[in-house]
Amino acid sequence: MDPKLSSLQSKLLDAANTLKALAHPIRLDIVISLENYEMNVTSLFETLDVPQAKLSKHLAILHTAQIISLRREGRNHFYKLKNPELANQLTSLISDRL
Amino acid sequence: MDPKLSSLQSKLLDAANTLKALAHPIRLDIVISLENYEMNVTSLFETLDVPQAKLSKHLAILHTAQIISLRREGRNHFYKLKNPELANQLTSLISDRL
DNA sequence: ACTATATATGCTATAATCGGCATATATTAA
DNA sequence: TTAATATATGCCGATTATAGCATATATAGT
Repeated sequence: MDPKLSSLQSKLLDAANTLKALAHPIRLDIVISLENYEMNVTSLFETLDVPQAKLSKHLAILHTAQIISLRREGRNHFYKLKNPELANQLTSLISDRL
Repeated sequence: MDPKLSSLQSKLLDAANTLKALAHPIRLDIVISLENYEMNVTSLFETLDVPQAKLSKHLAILHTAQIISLRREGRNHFYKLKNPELANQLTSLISDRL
């Protein structure tokens, strides 16, 4: 929010922050898991084999970065990709390493 | 190189490292600048308005991550994208923030 | 109200990232 | 060989990221 930042610079910052949110193996695994379905935390927990607190924190990071959205239903929290194309775009971006 | 890592996990790690290398505004600016042409460090320096040492370090990060390649010609170091589609893929990935 | 279940948050220690400044290395020119 | 140019590296301090563990919150069931 520094007014001295040019529009380009602030866009680069935003983009870098988005990428930073994706740049973690667990978070990539989450995004890939959400490619087709929304999932609640317990399902993700069982799928990914990651301690629950850790998973929650990574979900929070993706959510804050607006990469996933949350739908609460009772005590379940269902997450899904905000942009369903993201998983594909990601895959094509890093295809050689995936 | 931990043998206990599954193949998927090591791929996720690689992919995350690639993304991490991209996840910085200066490095994104470099990648975008290299979209069409190779450039030497001085040209980048003038284009990007970033202190030389800082630029060198960011170039080293992109180079280590195998995102850019280096061609030395005398005292000039020319960098270019290893995968010329990268800039486009990046743009489509983060289009809403760019 | 009490318990169990689902999920999130706080604390702390460690590690990774980044910037600035100085300096080193390599190449070319004089 | 000395100087200038192009680029890279080392060190340091400040900030940020991450994991583990414990605990909190919210909801549902009894």
